[in-house]
Amino acid sequence: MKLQQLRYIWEVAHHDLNVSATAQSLFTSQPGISKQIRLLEDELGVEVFARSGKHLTRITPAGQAIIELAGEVLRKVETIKKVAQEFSDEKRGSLSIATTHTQARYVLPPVIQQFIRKYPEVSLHMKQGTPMQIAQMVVEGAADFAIATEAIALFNDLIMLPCYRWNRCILVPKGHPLAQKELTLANLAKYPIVTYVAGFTGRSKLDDAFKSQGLTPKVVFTAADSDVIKTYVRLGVGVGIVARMAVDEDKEPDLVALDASHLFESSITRIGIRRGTFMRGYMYDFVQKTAAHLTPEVVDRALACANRQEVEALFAQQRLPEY
Amino acid sequence: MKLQQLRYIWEVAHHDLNVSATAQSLFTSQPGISKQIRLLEDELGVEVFARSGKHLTRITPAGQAIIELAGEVLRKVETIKKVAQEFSDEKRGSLSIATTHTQARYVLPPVIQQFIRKYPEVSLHMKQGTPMQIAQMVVEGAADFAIATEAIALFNDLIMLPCYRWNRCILVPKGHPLAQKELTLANLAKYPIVTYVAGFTGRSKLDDAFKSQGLTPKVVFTAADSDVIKTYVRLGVGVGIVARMAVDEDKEPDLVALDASHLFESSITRIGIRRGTFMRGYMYDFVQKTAAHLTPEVVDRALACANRQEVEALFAQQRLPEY
DNA sequence: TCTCGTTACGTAAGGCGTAACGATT
DNA sequence: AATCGTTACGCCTTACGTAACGAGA
Repeated sequence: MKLQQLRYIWEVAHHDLNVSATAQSLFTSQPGISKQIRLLEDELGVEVFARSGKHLTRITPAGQAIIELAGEVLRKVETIKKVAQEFSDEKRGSLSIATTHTQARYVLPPVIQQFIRKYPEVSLHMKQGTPMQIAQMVVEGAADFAIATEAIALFNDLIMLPCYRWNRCILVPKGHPLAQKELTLANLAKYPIVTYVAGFTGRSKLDDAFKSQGLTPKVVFTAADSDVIKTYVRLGVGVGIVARMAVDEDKEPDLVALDASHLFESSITRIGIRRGTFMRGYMYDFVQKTAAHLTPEVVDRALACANRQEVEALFAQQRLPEY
Repeated sequence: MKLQQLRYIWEVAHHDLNVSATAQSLFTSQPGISKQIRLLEDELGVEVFARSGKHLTRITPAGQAIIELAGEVLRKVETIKKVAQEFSDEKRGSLSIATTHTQARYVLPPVIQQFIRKYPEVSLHMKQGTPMQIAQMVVEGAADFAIATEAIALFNDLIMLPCYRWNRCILVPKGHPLAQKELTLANLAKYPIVTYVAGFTGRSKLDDAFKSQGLTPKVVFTAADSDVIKTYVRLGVGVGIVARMAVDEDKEPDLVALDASHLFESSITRIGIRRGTFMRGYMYDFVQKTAAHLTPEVVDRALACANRQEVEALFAQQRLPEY
């Protein structure tokens, strides 16, 4: 059994069982992969993939289990490399952060600026996606950190560290009648709403708030990022509801931001780390720069937790910074 | 990075850093191992072993971490093989049981007899050692099961499943004065004692019992196995204290066994399984044959436990068979 | 002097790429 | 007809064994 063989079956399984495509993405030849898979199957005495004629159609039950284990092996091998690098040169390496637009655009810039100044030799990768996608990336080892507000509780292998609380604000064009009235959910529900799509940036809390008062807001437009929402607010499509940290009134003189922290429950943004990840020195540093209370000791303790409840308990007393 | 390279560093670390000896035990050449280790170190950019001149003197801190991870990788690779075999042929495979003399000689024979009848294609290996050694074997993946009474709580990665309770009996030559008197610890302490060495077969409970009454028995001879103890009792060296299941009065007409369950707290014999072990069908079967209450479901639940406390809780209500 | 790891070198295995083939959709 | 996996073949890397070397104990 060779590590590459494990890599190949894992990659093929994650490329829709298309060996050609897998070969391309790995910069190697298709027959090479085919052959190695065959050899592995021979050695193990089990088919990993079911074939109909010359197409891989699905993963066998045995293959399912084997591919999962292969993934674990490969991740451990990556850990070995990371450990070695940590000992050989603690200032070099790479860090891959998967996050959503709101974090990437409004929260992380100062953190990242500090980080690259302190660790110029660490190559930093930023991957964007839906909260669901970025969580998946971290689970699969394609990214080190997931930073997001939603889709948190779905993966058992993700340890979620709370970073900060944030509230929402209402965004209207200057002179909009809402700016004069008392700001209530009932008033708000009278206007068409522009906000985040479901599954993004605390959208669920927003829905909950209206629902608890028996209101059904007219959501006329949704987007995955705050900038797009602002644009449509400017066009008069509706009233925007966005994260407060996404608004800098100085830079948007044509818009008025109304604090809505009394209308909606605050949300918590978290950093998700895969259980069992080897944390390099600069990784601890990045986490702490993002949320000062997440010291290396705290992170270690959280990563040692067996389940979500333990992690929650760890942070139950924690006061988080609030935006 | 190659799997063999990981295997080599792991094996060398477990052969007192002697590359030549390692090569012999792996049936390969010494320069081959040397070179592969060098290549791995080059690739990782860290020395795994510290050298003084041409001798490997110790493991570097980096090496320590890397070797540990390598062990995990190798065990997972073994699991892949096991999984594959389970799917290809659930009646073939191998099972390695590490246990102490008392279990091997008096308790396991009927279990093993049944087992080999049902699974003639499974090659069965029996390894003997001290409780400490057998636990170590299982932790390192050199054996699948550890079966013993002592040295249980030392390894966090061992899941210990209680099998049965057992009591002790006093063994004296026919006509010995103890057989007439009332059997108390105080009376017992008047005679020289022959029993198990420390760390074996519930010896600790025995010491505790005397100590709690302020008695200090004269232990004149200790052995690791019951047969040796019997021999010395016959020679008149002293009074034997052995596990009751190690005595069959029909077969030892010259000895008298006095029940001592009222003198010493009963001990529990357990099966130890490494956390994360892939359990093959016949492995579940072996466990259940050893202790009927340890069904596959129970074993699975225990293996999923995060720590010793959870396992204990799982069996807190369990009534165990008693010998 | 003996043990043990490193270096040097030759051989043989095996991974990988190109090209041709055959089957499926 | 196009896509995709398999087979065939040749090159070239590389793992491994033997032999010689050199450094510690």
